Amino acid sequence: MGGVDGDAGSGGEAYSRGRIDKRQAIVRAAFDVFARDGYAQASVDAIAAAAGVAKPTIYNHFGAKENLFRVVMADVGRRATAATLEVLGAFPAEPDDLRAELTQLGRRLTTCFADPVSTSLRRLLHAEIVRFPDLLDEVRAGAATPVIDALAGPLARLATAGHLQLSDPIRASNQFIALIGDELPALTALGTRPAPPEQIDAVVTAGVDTFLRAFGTADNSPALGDPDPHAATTSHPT
Amino acid sequence: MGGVDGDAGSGGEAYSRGRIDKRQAIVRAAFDVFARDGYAQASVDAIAAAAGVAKPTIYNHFGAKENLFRVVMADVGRRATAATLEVLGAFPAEPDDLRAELTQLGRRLTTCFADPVSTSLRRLLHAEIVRFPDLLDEVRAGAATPVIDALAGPLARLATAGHLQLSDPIRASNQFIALIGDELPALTALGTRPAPPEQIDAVVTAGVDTFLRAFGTADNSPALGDPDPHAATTSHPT
Amino acid sequence: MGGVDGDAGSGGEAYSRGRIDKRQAIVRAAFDVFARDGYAQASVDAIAAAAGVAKPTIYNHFGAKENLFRVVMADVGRRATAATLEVLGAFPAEPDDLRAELTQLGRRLTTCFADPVSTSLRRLLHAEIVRFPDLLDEVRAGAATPVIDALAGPLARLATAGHLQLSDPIRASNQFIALIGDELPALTALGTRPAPPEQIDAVVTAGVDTFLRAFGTADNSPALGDPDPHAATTSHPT
Amino acid sequence: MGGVDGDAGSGGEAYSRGRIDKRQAIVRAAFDVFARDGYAQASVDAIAAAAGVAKPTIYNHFGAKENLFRVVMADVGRRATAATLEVLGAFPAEPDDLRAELTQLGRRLTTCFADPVSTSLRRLLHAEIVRFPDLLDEVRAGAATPVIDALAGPLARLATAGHLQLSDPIRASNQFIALIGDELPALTALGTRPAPPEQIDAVVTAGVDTFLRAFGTADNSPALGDPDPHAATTSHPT
DNA sequence: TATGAATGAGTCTTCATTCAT
DNA sequence: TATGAATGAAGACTCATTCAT
Repeated sequence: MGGVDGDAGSGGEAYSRGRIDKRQAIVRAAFDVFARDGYAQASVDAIAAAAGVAKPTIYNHFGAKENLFRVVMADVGRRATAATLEVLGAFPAEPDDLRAELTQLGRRLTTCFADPVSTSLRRLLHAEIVRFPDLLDEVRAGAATPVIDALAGPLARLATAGHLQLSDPIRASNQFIALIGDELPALTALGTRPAPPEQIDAVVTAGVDTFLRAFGTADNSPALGDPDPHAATTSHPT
Repeated sequence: MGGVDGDAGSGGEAYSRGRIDKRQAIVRAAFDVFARDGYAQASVDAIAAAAGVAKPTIYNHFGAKENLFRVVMADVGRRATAATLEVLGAFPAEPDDLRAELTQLGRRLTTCFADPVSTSLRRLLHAEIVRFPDLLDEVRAGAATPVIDALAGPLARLATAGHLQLSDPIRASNQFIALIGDELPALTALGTRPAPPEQIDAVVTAGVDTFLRAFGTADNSPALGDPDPHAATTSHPT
Repeated sequence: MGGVDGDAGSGGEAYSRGRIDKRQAIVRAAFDVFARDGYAQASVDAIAAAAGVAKPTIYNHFGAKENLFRVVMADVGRRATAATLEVLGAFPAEPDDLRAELTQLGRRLTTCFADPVSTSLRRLLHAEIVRFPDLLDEVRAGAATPVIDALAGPLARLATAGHLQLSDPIRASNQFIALIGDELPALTALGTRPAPPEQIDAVVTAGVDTFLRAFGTADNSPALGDPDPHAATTSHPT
Repeated sequence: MGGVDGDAGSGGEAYSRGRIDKRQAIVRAAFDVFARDGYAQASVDAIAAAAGVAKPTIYNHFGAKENLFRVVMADVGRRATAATLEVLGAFPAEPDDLRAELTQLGRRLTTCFADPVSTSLRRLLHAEIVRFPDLLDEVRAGAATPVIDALAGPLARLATAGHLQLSDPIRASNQFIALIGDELPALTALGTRPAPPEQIDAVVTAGVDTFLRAFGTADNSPALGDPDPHAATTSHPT
């Protein structure tokens, strides 16, 4: 829903309008069904029905269920990454209030991570990594790594500007993501339940606080004790 | 329910013995097959073959595939948690060198998290959470929450003793786990590939360092810049 | 229908009565369906229905349609050969009236060759030789060659006894078969229509006459011109 | 009906030319595919691909697969018959050396019968006779019967001229064909393997010898025992 | 309890055929 | 006429589950 798809680029030659529409419809429907039922349990029949096409049309376009799955995953991976990168792109170069900006960034990122598309993608990836070992690279090439890198840039800039004290921006980027996002799976039941926003907020706030305690400078300080005691009990990854 | 624990050793050779050992053999074999093929694709035939029993025997014991799956997941969850709690139990009450002890703890925990049993469990959980929503609670009741709690205890004690400066031990516990473990899925291809130990070590060391920068006191300080520059490239969760 | 099957031998170990019965039923039914529809068009569903079993039972027994086909063909080949060999075995060692005996042999052989089982087998063999190149050897090992050999023996004996004048019994055996049987496919529409017995008789009589004109001795002579002029128009191989 | 003949050359490269050549291309390609895969297994897709046309083009021309098959079979039947009749037409009216001429005729006929086009035609006929009972008449009308007749003419003339001693030329014609050709299927694996020319030669020589022993006169006699002992083992029809 | 055998339901895939251009 | 695209029907094969022993 991030409005990412304009670039197309996946197609090949000059399809007729109708054809490309059906292809799109199939891919969208397939993702829904895969997300709901899992790869193995998702029947091509169900996908065809959901897409409003006849079953052979799917085979005309994708050849086999496996292939369709790969296309769907790559497509969704691209969309999820694009949404996340958009969020990161909005991070200001010269933040007035670093704590506030980082907190807002964290909120937005967790929203991305908790998005149904993202969580379904993650679930399918976990579920099918054994059957499709190469899928991870395909999807991640356009998913996780770029995100880390895209955050490392601003962090490095902030360090150079004296607003942060860190020597390895990539590592810090990973740690920021970890601090604000690691509890998400537990909070959202692996993405199947919407988490109470206050709980997510609490995690993000606490994560940013810890991050700044570790890497902040005099600029961004208060940090008087822990910023707040809204407990929002949590648990570990699953 | 037959009391599966302690010995760990996920192996899969010497099944069969007295009488209820047959039930054991089925559960062990079933986990292997589920881990390899996923729930839907795992055929009861394959499980029976792997367990060295006839198919109806499985139905005599468990009634239905779904049931068997629940038993298996609960069993494995229990085993995984037990191993992790054992590691946490070994954390000394009065550590001489806090940084060193936390680092060792981190190493041991990542070893637990990267264990084939743990990662398979996590994959299956992600894969089947939609079909078995209650599974999460069942497994987590005996998995994640206790782990976080078991780590919060010592942290609180350390805070009381003045070795750490933190107000919410549960949160800190979660953050410690996040800092040392969040990159694991990326490093191990969701648990399908063994990660180079140096890379894991680097992540753990950096995680502990950040943790101490945020929560440490004069006791445990060096923190001279970043502890080390062994890059160990990383990426984000998936 | 020649009553050949007692020897079994195809089975393997100790099947229960019911199992072997079902297996037999499947093989019989499969042959009927294959003969009617051809290999490709014969649906396993149809075979299952004809055999009165469920489809998976067929797969339990034979694993795959292809396998079932091979078993069926081997089975039918065996039966057809056995029937033919029985006919040949009945040929008297010391025939009183050689012409009469050869004619009777010819009639019986043509009956064998025109038998529905034989003709269906032949049709299926022709139809599927490209897809199953090895089938020919399997079936023929127990079909054509032994028949030629079984006829060559008596012919050689007759030659030794001075009743025939020939030097290559195998060749003569082939030629006898050719003379009495080569027109059968044309007369029976490749085995799909019963040929008028008089026509077959005429072919056999003429074939035996030619055979004796070529290889006979004074013993068996009349051969006054052609034995009869009942034209029975014929045609060549198809 | 487009007038297919003479040039033979079943090849399949240089299709395409003016306009109706597309129809030709389809027919040629269809035969190749039918011959390879059988009627049922030959997909219209494969035929279209082999012919270099789009699938609907086939339907524009022939309406249905069944129809295409009939056209192809009639076409091939015509070509095969034409080739055989050409051989028979070359038989001299007044042979100098009857044995030699018959032998040469036999060789040429067996070459015709063993031709890939002929054997494929025969296989398809056997395979589909049940589904297309009328096909036999269609194809044979222009195939077998004329051949027998075309041979019966010269034989009758030879009898009249005193070079042969026979009263039923049609029957003799059939028997000649049987004697030289009946072993072909066995020797060529139903036309799927090229038979060693020596073996075919041996069969033809022996067949002609037997034919002349039965119907020859003093003219063509030697027939000293069997003409040669090059064993060339053989077997019976399939 | 343990098993060999059997089955109804469902899955992926292919095919002959048609429509709109 | 020629074709890209779409489809209803059907086929091989698998699976979770149940009898009868």
